[in-house]
Amino acid sequence: MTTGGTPTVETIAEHAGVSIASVSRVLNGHGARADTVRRVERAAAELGYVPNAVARSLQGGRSMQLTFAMQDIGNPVYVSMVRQIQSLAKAQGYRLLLHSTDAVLADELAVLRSLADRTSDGLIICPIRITPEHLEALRTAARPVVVIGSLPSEAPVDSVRTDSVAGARLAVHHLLDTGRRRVAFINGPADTVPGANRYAGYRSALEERGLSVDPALVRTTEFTIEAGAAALHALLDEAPAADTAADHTADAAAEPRLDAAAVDAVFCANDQLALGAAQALHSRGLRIPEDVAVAGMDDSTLTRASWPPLTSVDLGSAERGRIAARMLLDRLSQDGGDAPPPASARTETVTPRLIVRASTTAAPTAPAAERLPEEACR
Amino acid sequence: MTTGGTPTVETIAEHAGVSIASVSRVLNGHGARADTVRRVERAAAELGYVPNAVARSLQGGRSMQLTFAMQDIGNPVYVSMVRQIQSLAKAQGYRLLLHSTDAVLADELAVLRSLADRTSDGLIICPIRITPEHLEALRTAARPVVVIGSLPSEAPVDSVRTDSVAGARLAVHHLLDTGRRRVAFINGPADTVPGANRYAGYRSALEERGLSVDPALVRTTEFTIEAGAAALHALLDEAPAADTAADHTADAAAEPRLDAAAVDAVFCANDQLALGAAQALHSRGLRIPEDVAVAGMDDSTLTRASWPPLTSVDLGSAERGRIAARMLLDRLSQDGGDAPPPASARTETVTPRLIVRASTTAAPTAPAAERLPEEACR
DNA sequence: CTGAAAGCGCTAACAC
DNA sequence: GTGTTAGCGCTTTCAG
Repeated sequence: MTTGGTPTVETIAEHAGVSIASVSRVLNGHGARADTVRRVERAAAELGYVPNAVARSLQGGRSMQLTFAMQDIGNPVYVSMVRQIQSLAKAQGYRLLLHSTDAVLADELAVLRSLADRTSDGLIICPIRITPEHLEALRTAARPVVVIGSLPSEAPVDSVRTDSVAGARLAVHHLLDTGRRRVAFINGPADTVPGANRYAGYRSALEERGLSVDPALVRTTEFTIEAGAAALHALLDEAPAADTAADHTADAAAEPRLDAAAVDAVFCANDQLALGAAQALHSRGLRIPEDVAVAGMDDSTLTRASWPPLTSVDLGSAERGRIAARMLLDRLSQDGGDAPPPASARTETVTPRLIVRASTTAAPTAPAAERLPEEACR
Repeated sequence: MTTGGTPTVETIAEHAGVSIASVSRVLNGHGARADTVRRVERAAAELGYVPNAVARSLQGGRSMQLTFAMQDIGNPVYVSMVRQIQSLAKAQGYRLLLHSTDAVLADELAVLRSLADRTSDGLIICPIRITPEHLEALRTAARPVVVIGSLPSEAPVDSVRTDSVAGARLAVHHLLDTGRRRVAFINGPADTVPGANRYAGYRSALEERGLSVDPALVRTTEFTIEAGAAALHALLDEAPAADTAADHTADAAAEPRLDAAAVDAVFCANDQLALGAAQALHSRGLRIPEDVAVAGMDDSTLTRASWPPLTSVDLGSAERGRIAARMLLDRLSQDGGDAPPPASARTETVTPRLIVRASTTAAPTAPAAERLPEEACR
């Protein structure tokens, strides 16, 4: 009585006058007599048959879905990761499930645990903090997981990281190299892995030059444009040699080194903060880079959105996304993802690169055409 | 013989000494004796049982997944939609499947057709063009679909649209109101719905003021920052009264109206183009808005990334995302999504709003704190 | 090469 | 209340 409703293998079988087994074989290209193939294909086409992917998953044990979990898709860094992951996943027939955790710890853990519900064949996750619970959840994950970010070395989990300490050093050295001496630092939350590392890099770069961190020049805030602007204003308002806000009008350009007495460069822990800082400088009539140089991190699209174009440290977001996807896909094709990774966890590291643009040097090193690969074809 | 492997209802049943039916009931809160409940819950907890969502879907006929399909997640407009959709979906227990179609027609159709594979309970799609095949696919979609974008009125599909013709008019009128007379237009692909509408708005605004479109002032290109910059350069290089590129150096600021003879305002079909145009103006030493005013569309994050902050038409991306999600969720809770929408297709329209910032007026109308709702808490 | 039949793990009738 | 049983739609032995 297979009438009405959406067609199933059974419907097709009836129409083609064969068994459901034959239908399945033909549909999966498992060889059958030419005649059988033809009849099944005809019936399937006529009825507009589409295999039920859920039933297939139940039987096959794989959902052909991958999950990507990150804090907030609003961050351009995650956007470039998503693009890469989605693209590789799609090429192998996987769908992509997106999960914003809003940096809620419980949410991250829930994602990890929910791997057991068979909804997803594997997970790529960008945890913002790594707690013991995270490690435990990673260890006992029901399916392969790749972490984008730094993990304690004992953790038996595949991961892709970048050396953001070195990245931060790169930027600060560059600022010092171009003659800056009062390099301020606007950081994101200090108790996150990225926050801690970027601070470490800032500090170590200064120390390598015989300088020390001046706490008055360091601000900790959220990773947003608005927070960056606010932090910069606070910095200049409160920094030792700074004038009061009222003095900062357009004619400040006439006496550029006045404000610069307090700060002559700002290194920001990501591009959003840097953009905010640039806004604040502009609104105070300070020139970039003449009065204050600005550098960010992530080398996101935003670097090319700002004026002058923003010097930034490329932490390889797109590349990390691509590598993570590749690692996960590898894992899945190897053992079918049935066994969680053995003691053979792999770790790949992406080397940060400084991309110098006009926000730190009047005559930028690489004027243009330096960013061709994936980002260009937006 | 339910040993090893991941626990199933059967494993739990054995451990608790009850039947699988009781396990299912307890797990779904369908009432059982207190004692039974306790034993089942204990067994489940001890064994770390997680229900197999795939089996559940097969049995229940719903996957608890929603799909969002758009061109490219790299566009900030889609990012704000995704955030809203994901957030509403999550609140109702749905997961979110992301699908980038890269504006490939075949891909869009494939997504529509694949609704029949039961992977997803419903779809929100942003088609860039509407072909007869689209309409046919929409009509025969196996599950509820909500379209974000304009559809022929006969189409029996729920949709959320915005009046981008009116939006474009808003921007152009604003530019004319502030005294501009040579308003250039940088558009995206003209054969897309957004491209066509924005041009229509530009044209009609000019005509409402007794002006007509000067083809030399209109450029058609891709929706990217780079394309926007290139288009602006071409515009100034080739426009009637423009000087040669060599003349555009920093000292041009001394004779501002020189270039302005060719163009004194640029209206761009989206923020990315506008940002590119702003870059190009800066690099030519032209001042914004004194020499050339710039306005964009979408009111994306980019408006606050640029300097000066970009005047833009808010087309309610986040709001459209939210409404679309709500419509879809409504549809699903009504008829369980089994029946494709009846003749009762709903259409909601979001009214565009002009957000004036410093890129068009020296003293912006709404200095700050105008964008509190969803975008602020980035 | 093809068909019959056994599940994948779960929920929902249906009896007891 | 609880257990038994029948599927959801598909793939895959296992015979023939």
